[in-house]
Amino acid sequence: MSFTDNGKDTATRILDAAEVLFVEHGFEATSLRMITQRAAVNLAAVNYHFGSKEVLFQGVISRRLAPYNQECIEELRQALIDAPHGLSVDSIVAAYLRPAIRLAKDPARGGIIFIRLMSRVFAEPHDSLRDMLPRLYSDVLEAYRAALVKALPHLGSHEVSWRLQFAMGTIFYAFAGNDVARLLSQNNVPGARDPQEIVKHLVPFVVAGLTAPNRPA
Amino acid sequence: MSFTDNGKDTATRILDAAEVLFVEHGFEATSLRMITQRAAVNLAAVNYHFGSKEVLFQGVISRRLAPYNQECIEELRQALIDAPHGLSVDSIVAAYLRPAIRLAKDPARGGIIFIRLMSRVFAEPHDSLRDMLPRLYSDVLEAYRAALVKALPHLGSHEVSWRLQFAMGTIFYAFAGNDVARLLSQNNVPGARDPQEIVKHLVPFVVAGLTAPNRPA
DNA sequence: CCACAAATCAAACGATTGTTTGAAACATAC
DNA sequence: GTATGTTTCAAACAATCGTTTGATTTGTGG
Repeated sequence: MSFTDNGKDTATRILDAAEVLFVEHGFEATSLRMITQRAAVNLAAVNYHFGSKEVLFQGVISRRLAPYNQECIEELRQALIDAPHGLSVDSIVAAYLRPAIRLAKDPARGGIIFIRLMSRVFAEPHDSLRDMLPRLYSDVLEAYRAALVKALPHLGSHEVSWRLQFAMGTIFYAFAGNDVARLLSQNNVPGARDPQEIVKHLVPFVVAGLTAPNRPA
Repeated sequence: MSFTDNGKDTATRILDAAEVLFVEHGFEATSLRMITQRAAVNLAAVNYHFGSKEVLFQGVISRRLAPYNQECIEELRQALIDAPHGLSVDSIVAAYLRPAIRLAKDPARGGIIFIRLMSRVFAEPHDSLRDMLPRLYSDVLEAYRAALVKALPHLGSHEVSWRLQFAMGTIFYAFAGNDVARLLSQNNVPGARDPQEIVKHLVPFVVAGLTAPNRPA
């Protein structure tokens, strides 16, 4: 466990390299040789420290996701303290996105790269994560769902679930960085990759969607 | 070109099998041997008929996408004939989703499987499609963007682009079938996989997002 | 029937994959 | 210094990948 080369040990260097490459090429298209080369470690180090490529992938996710989800729950808890009689939809969405902005600005915790990875994993959960993700995510989803049910009492429980699903999709997709906008011939939207800029336009959209009338004409 | 085994020739059988497998496992994780086995054709048939795995992938996409996009444009054109003075946001969203519902109900054109593939390709465009997708999609996006700009005159052009991007993301994500809802411990939402049911809840959400006030408090 | 092109087939190609091996290098404790 | 356990390393492992080959079968037109 001595810090030889860099300031980081071998396992961490592997995690860092894998994080970037997984988000760039996906799980299958990223080889262990690409990872170990970028991390400047021996090829066998992956299987020595993690056991397999799949476990490495789970390690990349869980290293960041568990603390991040905890932060999301804490953010909502704090907001509820200040407003014990229930939060507005606006406050709920803002609370959910605040940790994302903080994380995006903090390269030490993965920054925008991990957010992109998270979005992609969520949009296309790999087999090796199908059992892990629900366990990691269910607490956060349930907390925010409960807050939304309180904020939208005129909607049925099922309808809130529908809209929460849509809202999550919108948010993940917006952060995934795949740029539907780039397909538009005209107008390169300025700041399309800046998380803070994304959130500025995203919040009104999501809030309006969540608070839409129950059955429009 | 004689129809030997089934009612379909070899190239079509390969396309059908690849379509299902690509949606199920992704591009990299789907081997040619899986495809040819499912299609009940010889392994070499893929390279004989298509040239390479990448070209096959492009073939799977373009076979369905080009006619579908044409249908989306035609749907908007028809709606504009009935309302030459401009469409409501509601009508625009409905027009865009109508071809998707028709396609989802038509297994002969790929049905829900192809819609899922389309959503995933859009969320995570493979390298071999990065040049193809913009060309196939730009016409549709530009047509609907123009309609939205007319329907939302109080918004700037950039803001419309932002919201169109969010709306596309919401729609694709909703159809991708990855079920954020399944992560929720409570309440299995009924009909979560039925396209018609999805659209019923999706339209109000997207319309509200698109028509949100410019700068909420 | 024959000639010619199209399509199918089993088999093998070289390359790359994740993983394992066993020795060498390192660290720590006595 | 010696012993012990941990980590690194070059090399090889079997398996699978996409692709190619060359012979064989099939279909078509004269």
